Amino acid sequence: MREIRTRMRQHSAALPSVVHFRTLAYVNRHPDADVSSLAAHIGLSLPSASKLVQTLLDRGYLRRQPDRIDRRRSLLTPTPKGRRVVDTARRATRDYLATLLQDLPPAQRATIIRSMQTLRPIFRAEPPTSASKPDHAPRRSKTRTTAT
Amino acid sequence: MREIRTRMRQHSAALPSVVHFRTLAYVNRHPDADVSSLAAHIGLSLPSASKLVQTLLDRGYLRRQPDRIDRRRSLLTPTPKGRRVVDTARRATRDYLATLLQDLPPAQRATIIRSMQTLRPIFRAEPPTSASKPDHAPRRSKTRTTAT
DNA sequence: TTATAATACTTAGATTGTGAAACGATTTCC
DNA sequence: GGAAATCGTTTCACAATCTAAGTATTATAA
Repeated sequence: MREIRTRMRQHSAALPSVVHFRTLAYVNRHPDADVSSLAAHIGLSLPSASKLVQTLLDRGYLRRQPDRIDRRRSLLTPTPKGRRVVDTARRATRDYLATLLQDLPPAQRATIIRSMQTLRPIFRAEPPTSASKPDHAPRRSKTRTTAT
Repeated sequence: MREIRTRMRQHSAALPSVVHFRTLAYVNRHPDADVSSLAAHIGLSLPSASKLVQTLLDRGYLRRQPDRIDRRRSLLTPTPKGRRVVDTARRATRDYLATLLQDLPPAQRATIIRSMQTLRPIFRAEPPTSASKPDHAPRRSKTRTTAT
C-alpha cells in the first residue's frame, strides 16, 4: 500500500511534495474548501496551510476567491492544471495496480475485490476518530490534535 | 490504509515523525543496518540520514558502532527504548485493526485474509522498481531516484 | 447601535529537516 | 604503494513547519 503512494508521487511529475498533492486532491473533491478545512484535512497549522496555498497559487495549481457570504473565508478551487495533475496521477496509479494484478487468476482477483468492498466503508467511517486525517503532519505543539 | 499509519503515529507517543519511526522499524528488522542502507531505505540523502541517526541517537532510540571489519561503516542498532517504541506501535496498530474488523462475519474476514495473502508477495516483490522504497522523501535533486 | 468577542486568514520570526558540496577516513584495486 | 572508490560527517543554503502576533470580518450582547 505504501507503494501505491510512491507510484502516485512518481507520476505526479511537477508536484514535488505529498502535501501538495494531497492538497490538490482535497480541493478537487471539496468544492467548498477553504484554508481552515484544508489545514484540518492535511493536519497542518493554519499559517502553514496559508503559505501552502500561496505557493500552489503561485505555481498555478490553485485559485483563491473570497467567499461572497463570509468574506473572511478564502474559497479554494483547482485550476485546470491542478485538476489535470490529480487526474493524471490517479490514472497512473490505477494502471500500475492493474499491471500488478493482471496476472492473478480471476478467482483471486474476485476475492480481492470483495475484500475491498468490505473494507472501504469501514475505513471511510472510522477516520473521524483520528481527528482530521492528519496523515503526514507531525504537529509538534501542545495544541496537537493528532499526530506524533 | 492511510489510517493505519495515522494510528501507528498516534500510538508511537514520543516519536514525532514518520521518518523517525520508519528508521527504528528498519533498524529493528535489519541487524546489519548502516547509515547508507538506511538512507536508501528511507529515501533520504546520506547527509540527512546521518543527521537523522544523530538525533535518534541523542534521544536514546539508537546506538551506533563502527563496524569491526569495515571501519568506514557505522552499524546501527536500536536501544531497548527504540525496540519498545516499535513494538508498542505495532501492537497498538494490530489491536486497532482487530477492533475495526471484529464485527465482520467470519466469512468476510476469511476473504480479507486470503486477499492479503495474495497481495503480500506482490507488493513485497515490486518495490525494487521504485528504487529504494522512498516513501516519504521528495528528493528534489537531479540525482533524484524516485519522488516528486 | 455599538462595543466586545470570536473567527478566518495572513505575516513575522525561529526552528527543523533536507540536499548539495566539500572534506576526512578507510578500503579496494591496479 | 598510490590512485580511486566508498562511507560517513560537516557546512551552508533553502524550504516547510510552528508559535505568536496582527488584520479583517462576522457574531454576540449590553
